This record gives sequence, C-alpha cells and structure tokens, in this order.
Amino acid sequence: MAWTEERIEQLKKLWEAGDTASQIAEKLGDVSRNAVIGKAHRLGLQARPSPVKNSDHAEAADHGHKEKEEATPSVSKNPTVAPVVNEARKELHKKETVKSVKAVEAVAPPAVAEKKTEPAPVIRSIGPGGFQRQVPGEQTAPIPPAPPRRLVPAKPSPEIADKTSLLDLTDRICRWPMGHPGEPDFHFCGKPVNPGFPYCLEHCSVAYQAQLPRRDRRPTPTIPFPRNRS
DNA sequence: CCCTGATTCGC
DNA sequence: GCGAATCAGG
Repeated sequence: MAWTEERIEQLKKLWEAGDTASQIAEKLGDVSRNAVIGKAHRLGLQARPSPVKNSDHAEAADHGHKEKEEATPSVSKNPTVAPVVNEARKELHKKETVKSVKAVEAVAPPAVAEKKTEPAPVIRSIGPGGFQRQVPGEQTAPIPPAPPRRLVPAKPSPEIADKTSLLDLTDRICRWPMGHPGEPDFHFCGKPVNPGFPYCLEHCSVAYQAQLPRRDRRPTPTIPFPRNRS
C-alpha cells in the first residue's frame, strides 16, 4: 500500500508519540516494521534511542565492565576509524564472536593523531600587482597588501607576442581564427584583408564557396535532438 | 530467541 | 522513494 497523506500523518504522530516501529506498523496495517522505519527516516523524523546507535554505555554504566569495554575506549567516537572497525567487526563476527575485539584493535591502527586542523583551502583572487584579494566572508586581511609603486603592463609571452589577438582586429586585417578559442595560442590570421571582406584572399576562398546547383548538393545531415533523460 | 532502531542496497 | 535484508545492542 502506498504512503498516502493520511498514513504519513499517522506515522509521524505515532512515531513522535513514542510507539515502536512494529506497533505503528500494526496500527497502520499493510506495512512492515521495516517499512515504517524506512519511511520515518526518509521523512527525517527524529532518531530515537536505538540499541545499536549509542556505544558510549561503557563510561556511563561502569558496573560490571567487561574487558570488551575497556579494550575499546573511544574508538567508535573517531569518525575516521569507526567505519573501519565496524567493517572489521562484521567480518569477524561471523567466525569468532567476542574475543575478536583485540584483534580488531590490531587491525585498526591507533589513529596516529590524524589531521585535527583542516587545511581549509581558501580561494583568493589576485589583484593587480599580485596582492591577494579578500574573499567576501573574510574578516582579517590574509596577507599584508603591499602593492607595487606603479603597475607595469604585463608583457605577452613570446609565443603569443607576434600573434594577432582579438584586440588587434580591425576591419583591414583578416580575422580568420587560427586554432581554437580558449587554447593558449589561439589567434587570428592577421594578414591584410581582401577589400570588402573580413578575411584575406586565402581565407575568403575558404569562407565563401560557389553555390552548387541544387541537384548536386549533398543533403544536410540531420542531427538528432538528444533525448532528454531524467 | 525475542525485541528494538539503523543502515544498506537492489528495485 | 521504497522496503526486505541485514546489522547490532538489549
């Protein structure tokens, strides 16, 4: 049966009232306990005391502490190590039952003071003169800004130096693109233009071709519109 | 063995 | 998104 509006409402109410998942499942009918739990999680309902979740019980209830508890003081608190330990535990649980804890500890190294401090790579843009700009949320200037006395126009790299860039284009020089936009050596032809055209003679011959008679033309291939998958 | 909730993962 | 299967503690 589907999760209708009403049933979701009942689920929320009963779950927050403290009913167990199986009780809720029974009251709603036509759903399993697992379905109730799954739905509750998907709805984001608050997690309630689970027997599996809290493994801190070692420190709270000290009475009758077994060697199992003293062997694993706070391993499950370490987020980087805990999954490994749990995985290893699952593996071992099938074969040996209890005493495997020490073996597990051997498998998982004592977490040698992992990175406590995140590097937190801050991306800053570089202002003129090479000083680093602050990012919007930043409170203190990261680097003492020491701009140079005056700004010198950067020289183009030698590969590009004699190439015709976008800024060099006039209506008298050929603007036929050489290479592909975005590539470092992209530039324009730059030769004198064929008067009245935006390109030089050579590139005009490429750009403008005589119209063939209709019957000799190749049909324009149809590019299929890509299916919109979701 | 029952109970519990949490998590995983194929559908 | 759904929920059976599974995990794991009480």
